[in-house]
Amino acid sequence: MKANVSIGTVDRVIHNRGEVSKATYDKILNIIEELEYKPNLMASTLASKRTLSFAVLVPEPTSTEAYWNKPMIGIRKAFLEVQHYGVNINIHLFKQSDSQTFGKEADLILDSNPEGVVLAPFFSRESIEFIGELKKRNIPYVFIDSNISDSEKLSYIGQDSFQSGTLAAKLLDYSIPQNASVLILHFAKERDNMNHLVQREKGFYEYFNLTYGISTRKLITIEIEDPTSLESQEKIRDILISHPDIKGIFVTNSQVYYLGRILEYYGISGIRVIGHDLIRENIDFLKRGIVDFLICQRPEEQGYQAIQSLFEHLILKRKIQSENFTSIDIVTKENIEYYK
Amino acid sequence: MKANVSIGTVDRVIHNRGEVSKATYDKILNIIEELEYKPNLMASTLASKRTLSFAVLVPEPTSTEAYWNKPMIGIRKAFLEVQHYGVNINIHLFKQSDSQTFGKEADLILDSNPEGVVLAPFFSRESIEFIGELKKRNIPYVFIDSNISDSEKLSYIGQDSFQSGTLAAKLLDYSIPQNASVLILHFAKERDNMNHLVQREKGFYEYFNLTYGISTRKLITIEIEDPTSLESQEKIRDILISHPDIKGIFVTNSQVYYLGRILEYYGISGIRVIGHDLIRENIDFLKRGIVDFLICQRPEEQGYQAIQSLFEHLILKRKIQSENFTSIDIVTKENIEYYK
DNA sequence: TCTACTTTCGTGTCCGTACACGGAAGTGTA
DNA sequence: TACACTTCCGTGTACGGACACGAAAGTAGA
Repeated sequence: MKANVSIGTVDRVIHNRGEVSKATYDKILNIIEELEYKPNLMASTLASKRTLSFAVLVPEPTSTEAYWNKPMIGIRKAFLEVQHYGVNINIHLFKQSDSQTFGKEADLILDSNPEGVVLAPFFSRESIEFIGELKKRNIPYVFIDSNISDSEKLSYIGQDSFQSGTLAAKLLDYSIPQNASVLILHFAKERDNMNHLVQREKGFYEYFNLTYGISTRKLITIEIEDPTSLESQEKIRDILISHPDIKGIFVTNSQVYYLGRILEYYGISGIRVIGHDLIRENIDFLKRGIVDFLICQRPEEQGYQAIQSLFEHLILKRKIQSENFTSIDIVTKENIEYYK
Repeated sequence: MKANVSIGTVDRVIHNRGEVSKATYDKILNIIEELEYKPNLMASTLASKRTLSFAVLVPEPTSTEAYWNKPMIGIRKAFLEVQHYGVNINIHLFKQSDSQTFGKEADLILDSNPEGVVLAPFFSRESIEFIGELKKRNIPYVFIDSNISDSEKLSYIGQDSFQSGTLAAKLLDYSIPQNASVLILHFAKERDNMNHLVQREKGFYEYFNLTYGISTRKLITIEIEDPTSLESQEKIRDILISHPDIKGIFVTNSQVYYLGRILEYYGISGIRVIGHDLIRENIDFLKRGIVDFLICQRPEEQGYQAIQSLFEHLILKRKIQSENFTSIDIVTKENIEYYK
């Protein structure tokens, strides 16, 4: 019964991890490995009735069709898989328009003292403060959607915005004649969390610089504060009319549907349009051929992976990749059915 | 202790499922539901030491970089997740060039009498015979990669080839001038399992028919038996030289790298090239800009989902979707890093 | 060396279900 | 009615590890 004794010992030592020196702990782990002893996950979770709780801090979806519903779907799926292991998930939502709500929810999370946190670090200052406290308490956290690079995160799960910009540029470049111009459109309402958009734009320009050297193709950039105003709509129309050489439009954020409405309303056609994100309004214009391409991340997968990362780290004790870029999908009318 | 008694009863009845009428079984399930009794998955798998075995029947990878290594990666990943539940997986490989090896391995699988099967129904006749026997024995089976539509499969996991053809057509159509022609290239070595390729081609033509009506754009189709022969290579070169209006080439199977070699060797450029599948040779030409687009399925994900489907069906008793199309990805130099 | 206190270590119970087992009840036959 | 045989059903043990508990050993101070 030697094995039994060893296991018993190991069990307790690991359990009292904090009271044992690093060296001793490592030695014991070696012994375990030599004995090829692998604890039975089922028995282990059955016996220990400890429950873990994960907290999620993401923006409140602004409607039932809004972007932030999607990560939630993935989070839910992950939850269904890990709940058997005694994992609970608490969702905390903040308003994108109000950084105070972020701070308030962050405090609530700290009060509940979870074993792991998933957050979208939307507001830089508040996020840094929050993860500082998490670090102090040794609570692992995973970034989703956007990143704070020099932090001790467990993992970042999201997109490489720069590359997504480069990709958009290539598609547009391929899709229009050699001598045509390109319009870059910022619908700059979501002022916060702009890092994404800046990176995308950089990537977009970079493509043309690398491909043609500077300024063979004419790129026109405009910024629209409020895409719903008549003024803005007419501004866009006027530019397109006065620049008939514009054959491609790149909308830097997810609101390409505003452009779709304008193009449709004024009956402007023959322009390739590329936008971002599979939200319902965009899908509509994509299917009707007014928008040609949507560059997408995989928000469900991001949500799923975020929870999985915490789970694998805390329960399975696996190594987690600290940067986890999800794929940059090109969605068209032809393949949209297979992107949920 | 009423609950205990009920549970004990239910336990045995479900266990002896075969000996109970459908009506009784359903009634009992209702009772369970009313009592909101959910068996504890952990305790259940711990107590029952029964092990399930799944068999996998797929083509042998022809090299370490070949396509069929990829589903294996997904299968392995799924295995790591489900092995705790007592699931074993046996891999059986057949030669794509020899339908007898398929039959032989199928027989071996039947001998081992597994609880579930994943197969690529590469050879129609042999596959139908095999699944006939599986059906007789009530062993659920999942198709991967290609489908046999009027069979009682648990699920099909793979691509919609027709749509992938349509998508390729769109990309090529967008990428070349209005008056340019398109070359469709069949490297017709893999004679079996051609259904995929036929569907792709159909989809490809369909796009142009729908978009332009018949024959506005000139489409030229040729078939190359042996892409490695000098003769074939010169044939392709001659066509491209004698048809300078060809500005786009569509290769229907995964062997676009043969075309890449020819284009490179003869120094032909200025043509958009689109092919299929993320195999190493193709990736090479994609990165160097000789191939512009690769249309891909997600072979790892297919392997993963195939095992997961069996697992969810047999252990979690979940409903499984009988058709499960994986996404049709467009991969370019710009986003390839994020497709593994 | 003795007492009081701390740390180490082995034992026993429990987690929630599966399944074997054996007694009880039911079925059929002489 | 008695006997043999099948089906039904409740009970007990096992699965493998977690953790509480208490005994044993170790440590320190008087």
